[in-house]
Parts: sequence; C-alpha cells; structure tokens
Amino acid sequence: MQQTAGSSRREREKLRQRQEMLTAALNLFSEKGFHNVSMHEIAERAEFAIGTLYKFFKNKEDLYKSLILELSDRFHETLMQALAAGDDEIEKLRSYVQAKGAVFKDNVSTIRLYFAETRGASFNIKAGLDNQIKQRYNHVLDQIAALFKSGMLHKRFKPIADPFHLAVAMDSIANAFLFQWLEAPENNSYPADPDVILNIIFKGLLDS
Amino acid sequence: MQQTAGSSRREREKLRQRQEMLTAALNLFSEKGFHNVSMHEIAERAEFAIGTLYKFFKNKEDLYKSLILELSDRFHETLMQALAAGDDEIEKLRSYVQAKGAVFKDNVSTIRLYFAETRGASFNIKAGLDNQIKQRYNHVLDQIAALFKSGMLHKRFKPIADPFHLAVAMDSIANAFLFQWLEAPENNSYPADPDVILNIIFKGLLDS
Amino acid sequence: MQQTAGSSRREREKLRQRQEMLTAALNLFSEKGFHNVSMHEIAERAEFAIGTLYKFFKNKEDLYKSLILELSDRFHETLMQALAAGDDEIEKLRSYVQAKGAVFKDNVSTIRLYFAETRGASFNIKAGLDNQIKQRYNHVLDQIAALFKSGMLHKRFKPIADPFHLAVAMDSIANAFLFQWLEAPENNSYPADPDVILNIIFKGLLDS
Amino acid sequence: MQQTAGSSRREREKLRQRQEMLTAALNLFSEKGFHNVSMHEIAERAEFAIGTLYKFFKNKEDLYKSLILELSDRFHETLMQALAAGDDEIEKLRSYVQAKGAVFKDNVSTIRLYFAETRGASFNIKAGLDNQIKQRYNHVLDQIAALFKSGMLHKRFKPIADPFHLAVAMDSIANAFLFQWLEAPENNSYPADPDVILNIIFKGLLDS
DNA sequence: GATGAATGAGTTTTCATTCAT
DNA sequence: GATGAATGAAAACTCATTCAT
Repeated sequence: MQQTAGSSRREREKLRQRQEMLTAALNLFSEKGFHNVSMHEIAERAEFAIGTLYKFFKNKEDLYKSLILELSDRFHETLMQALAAGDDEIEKLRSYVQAKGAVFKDNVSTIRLYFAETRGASFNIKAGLDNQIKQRYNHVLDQIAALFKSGMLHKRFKPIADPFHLAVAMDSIANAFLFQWLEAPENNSYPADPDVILNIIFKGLLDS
Repeated sequence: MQQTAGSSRREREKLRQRQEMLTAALNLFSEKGFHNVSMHEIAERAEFAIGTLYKFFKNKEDLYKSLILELSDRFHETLMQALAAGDDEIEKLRSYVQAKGAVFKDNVSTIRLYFAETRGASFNIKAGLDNQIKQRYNHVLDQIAALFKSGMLHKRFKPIADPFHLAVAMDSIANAFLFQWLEAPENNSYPADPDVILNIIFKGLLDS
Repeated sequence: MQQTAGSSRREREKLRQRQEMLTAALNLFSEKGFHNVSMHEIAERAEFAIGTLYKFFKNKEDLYKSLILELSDRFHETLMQALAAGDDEIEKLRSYVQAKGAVFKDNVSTIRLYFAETRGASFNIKAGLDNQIKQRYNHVLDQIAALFKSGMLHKRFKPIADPFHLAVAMDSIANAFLFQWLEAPENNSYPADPDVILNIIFKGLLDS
Repeated sequence: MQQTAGSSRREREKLRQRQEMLTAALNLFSEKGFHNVSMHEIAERAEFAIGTLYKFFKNKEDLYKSLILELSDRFHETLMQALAAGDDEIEKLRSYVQAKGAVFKDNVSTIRLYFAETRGASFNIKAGLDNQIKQRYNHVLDQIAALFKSGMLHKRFKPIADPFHLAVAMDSIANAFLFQWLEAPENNSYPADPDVILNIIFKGLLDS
C-alpha cells in the first residue's frame, strides 16, 4: 500500500513535470514555430535540465507530437460535449459553434499551433501524427453531420445538401471567421455571436 | 535587331533557369516544408551548382518569398479574371468557384505550399511577405463581397448576412471542400461540380 | 567547504580548457594569421569538438579578441612592474627594456600576433579592440615619458627632446631590435644586453 | 617596324591596364585588408571583367605580391635617391628622414599596406614575398649604416654604437613617429620637421 | 582576346542528442 | 535519477577560379 501510494505520488509528480514541459513547449512553438525553437530553450523555459527533457520525450518530434495530441484531446472533448448539449439539432449546433468560438478565444496561441497541424500546413512532422488528428476531427464532423441528417429526417431542415458537406461547410466558416477575428477583433462578430454563422448555413435550410 | 534578339535570348535563358530553380524549390518545399529542405538539395534537384542558386536568390528566404509571390501572382490573376466572367452575379460567383477548383486540381503541390502561407500557419518567414499575400487575398474577397452586395441591391439576393461575411464563408467552404477532396478524391463532388458550394450559400439567399 | 571546493574545481577545470583553446588559437593564428585559420582547425588542435569551442567563445572574432586582450593584459602588467623596479630613472628604464626583451624572447609566437595588432596592421577586427590595446600601450608610454621628464627635472637628463617623443623613440628602438633579433638571433645583442638601446638614447641625454 | 610599333603600343596599353588594376587593388586592400576584398570587387573597381583580371595575375596572391613589390620598388628608389643627396653624412641622413616623411604623407593608404608587410604583421602571404622586401629594406639600412660608419671614420660622429644598430634605431624612430602622426597629426612634429628625429640620434653622436 | 556565368570547396555557426558524473 | 558538458553532423552562404562563347 505504502509502495503503491508512494508510486502514485511519484506518478502525479511526473505528470506535473511533463505538463510543465509541454506548456513551455506550447508557448515557445506558438511564438516562434517548431523549427525556431531549440530543445535547450524549452528546457530552460520549463526550468529543467536538458537531460531531464529527454527522459520524458525521446526526441524533439516526439515532444511535438505529444503536445499536439494533448491539445487535440482537450479540444475534441470540449467540442463533443458542446455537441451533446441542447435540446434539438439547432441548439446543439449553436452550442458547438459557440463552444468553438470560446475555446478559440481562450487559447489563441494554442490554436495557432493546432491549425498549423490540422490545416495540413505543417510539413514538420512526418506523417502518423496527421492521422490521429484527422480521425478525431472527422469524428467531430461526423457528429455534426449526424445532426444535420437528423434534422432533415425530422423535417426540421430542408435537404438542400449532403449532411456531411454541410458539416464541413459550417465548420470551415467558423474557422474562417475565427481567423478573420484574429486579425481584426473589432470588426468581427463571430466568436461573440454564433448566429452569424448559423444564419448563413440555416437561412437555406429553414423554411422562410 | 541582331543585338536585341541576342540580348533577349540571354534574358529568356536566365528566366528559364530561374523558373527551373523555383520549380525545384516548389516541389521540395511542398514535399518537405521550408525548414526541411536545404539549399544544396534545391540546387541539386534543379541541376545547378549551389553558387549559381545564390546568383539568382540572395538567400534562402529570398528564394522562398520569390516563389510564394510568383504563385500568388498567378492565382490572383486567374481568380480575378474568373470573377469578371459571366453575365450576372450568380454566374460570376460560379465562375470563380469553378476556376478555383480547376486551379487547385492542376496545382496540388503548389497549393499546399500556398495555403501554408495564406492560412498563417507559417512562422518561417518574417512578416512582410504575409502582408502582400493577405492584401491580394483580401482584394479577391472584396470583389466577391461586391458581387453579393450588388446582388442584394438588385434584389436578386436576400440580405441574410453581411456581404463580406458571405464572401469569407463561400471561399472558406471552397477551401474546405478542396482539402476534403485532396484526401479522398472519389468521395467529393466539388472541384468537379461548383454547385455543391453555391447551393449551400445560395439556398438561403434566393427566393422562398 | 566541500561544496565550494567542488565548485572551484569545476571553475578551474573550465579555465584550463579555455586556456587550452586560447593556446591552440594563439599558435595557429601566429603561424598562419587570423583569416587562414578555421574554427575547425582550432578545435582540432585544442582537441575539443567544434561545438565545445563555441560554448566558450561566441564566434571567431570573440575568440580572437579574448586572446589579444589576454595577451595584452599579461604584457602590460609585466612591463608596468618592470617600470616600477629600480632606484632611479635610469634603473627603471633599463629594467623596462630588459623586461621587454625577456618577455619577447619567451613569447615569440605570442608577440608576433600581438604586434600584428598594436602595429595597426590588422584590418581583421572591427575597431574597439584596437582602442583598448592602444590605450594600454599609451599608458606604458606615458609612464616612460614621466621617467624622462622626472630625470630632466632633477637635472639628471639634458632636455634634448620632448619626453614623450623620447619614450616613443626608445620603445620603437627596442621593438626594431627585437625584430632584427628574431630574424638573426646570433647577430644581435639586444634582448641579452639592454644597454645597446640605452646607449643610443642616453648618450645624448647624459653629460659626457 | 609597323609590327613593333603596334606591339609596343599594345605593350603600353597593357601596362596602363595593369596599373589600373593594381591601383584599384591598392585602394581596396588598404581600405579593408587583403582577406576582406574579393577579386570581383577589384575587377569591378578597376572596370574590367573578372576574367581579364586573371589574364594579368594568375591568382589573388600573385596580384597582391605584384602590388607590394611595385610599391616597394617605388619607395626604395625614392629613399635611395634621398640618401645620395646632400654634401655630408648629416645632410644625407636628414635628406633621408625628410624624404621618408614626405613619402609617408603622400601615400598614407599605400603605406599602411606596406607596413603590414614589412612589419611582419602579415600572415596573408606565404613567404617568398617577405624575402624580396626584406632584402630591399636591408639594402637601405646598409646604406644608412654606411653613412654612420663613414661619419665615425671621419671623426664627425662619436662611436657610441654599432653603425647598423644606429641605422635600425633611426629608421624605427621615424616609423614610430609616423604612426604617432597618423593617429594624431596635430600633436606631432615629425613628418614636417626631420630634426626631431635627428636630435635624438645625434645629440649623443655629436660633440660635447 | 575579353567576358562573366557557372562552379564547388571551404567557412562559420547551430542544435539535437548522448552519457559520464 | 537528474544533470549539463561535450559532441559532431549538417546547414547557409562566400568567393577564388575556370572556360565556353
């Protein structure tokens, strides 16, 4: 028991250290990009010795992948929960769009890094990572598509387009608006008001 | 005349070499990313000595910027022309969406690199470049927004949303669909059929 | 105590390594000149990896400056001490000339490098260094001039020339004789016998 | 005849071109030092194609050596003539010291380069050059020494030191004063007034 | 004979990674 | 188990030199 308890405290301590390293890495990567950050820099920012960093991550790529995966995990969970909240399809979709905006606002630097990855703009990392991220992303899209489909089945939405296409469309508009907002926060209503997005997608879907 | 011809042959020869270098660089960058490609590699792929490469581009960043600017030029022109073709707003927008799909299909590797830049996912390059690209991109968006506005003024479209937002939305859907297509060409109708996109945007704009 | 000792051993070890690098650099520079010696060469001669060299000196110029400054320090101190030894002005000047000869004999390769710098023949290094060295050199000359002046005030020397000019003259003769000796040690009496120099300068100064 | 005339005009033209190249090189070398000047730079400054430069000098070192030798030639001649002018030993020596100052004043940039070589401060150039220069320099020193010797033989000078030593001493004082003047022209009497130097050397030699 | 485009060896410097303490 | 000194492969870039036109 003693042993187990000790070991689990150790475990917790380890996890905390790991988190500190990942946080340092996240901030640095999002400030300067993967290739412009050195392992020494990360170790220093996290206040660990370089050797200790390598005890936790077998190399720079591994550290990067772990980081991205962790972020992906967090966002995925938040978005999936949002998709579940609300009574009908419209409410759920609004909840999703709202949650996405909130997550974005609260994690700008994180997001920039995340998009670098999901947008396929990152050549840094040799495949493999891509796939896990994409699968999760597709999972979200599938959920959204399911809502559109359900809405159509229940005749709440007109069948104006393939549900999956609608999911992709709605999410891409959200992303695009978020980028717009990133550059000129004052001119953009989105992360504050989810209906800007819903309007565009729904005006056609709903009877008028 | 002789002289002029000779001189212009030289010029043309130079341009051809420059193109070869840019092409080699484009392919390598889009395969592996800016930081994972060395100048030696580019020189080798282009079949020139490293020194010759540096005669044409004063450093790696200059080469990269030249490349991106060149591509941006090409796409911008094509898209602007497409926006001008067609009798009414709808035709012009369809023409744009179609042209965008075609350009994308014909320049997949080019595009991947281009998106890395326009999507802001690149930390590689010190500002400056960003701005030129963004300006051009905004120019296109403004043109599209103008079409939506004009359509609304002429009562052809319902004023369901801010015209610029609609422009951003439409273009982001196109981009998103293109990425989908990139990953699974067989499952996606877009680059072939522009109406998939127009449907989503227009169903709300038109009638009912 | 233990701690302090350990830490100071580290320090000492570091200093020893630094010295080894500087020594390797000194020998190479004095053999072949700043521009004909590569950092790899220095690292190799000092039996360190190139990266280790850069841990100690942030770049080639820094290494060079450190080296010159270190040498300058050493010589300056020795010469200043020599100038203070002896009962009267003549003894002090003889002591200086003797010390200078001894230093030269013991540090031929060092000296060659040092002269390259003090003689202004070096375009290698961007200002700054020059100034520190020149200041120190002028400090020595001022001391020597003060001795001549004092000798004149006490009527021990005839006022045949400006004291500072005499200082410059005496030191330049010493340098010139040392160079002569460098090329043909057997034909030259100087570094062994300081009076060869004093004779020339003093025969006019002293009553005959 | 025709041929010869043509050829000799050719010859003269060639020499003029060579001079232009050497002049360009001299200015650049004395501004920035041997290693900080590229062959392209020299060609450009001289307004010739790089290939043409290589027609005249087989490589950079050859160009440098030619330049130094040419300068050495010129100075040597001037100084030797000065040594011959004047009725007695004192006049000849004064003439020499005066000529040296004048040459220096008129060719500051040239001189800087020349000293870099004669002072042994240049590691740039692999031996060989050194020797020719040194021989010429020693030739001058020998002439000066001969004057001191002659003066002693004729009882005009007291035999206070070895004549060659005196020659070295006098010349080194001249050099030293010239360097002092280079740095602060206003504080130094030498190149204007040769007697400052003669005073120091002669006060002991003459009378009293 | 002049030209200057092309070459590629060689230089400085960085940084991921290892391993003795 | 943590540390950080040491490593050296690899990158960007320069420039003396050659040679086809």
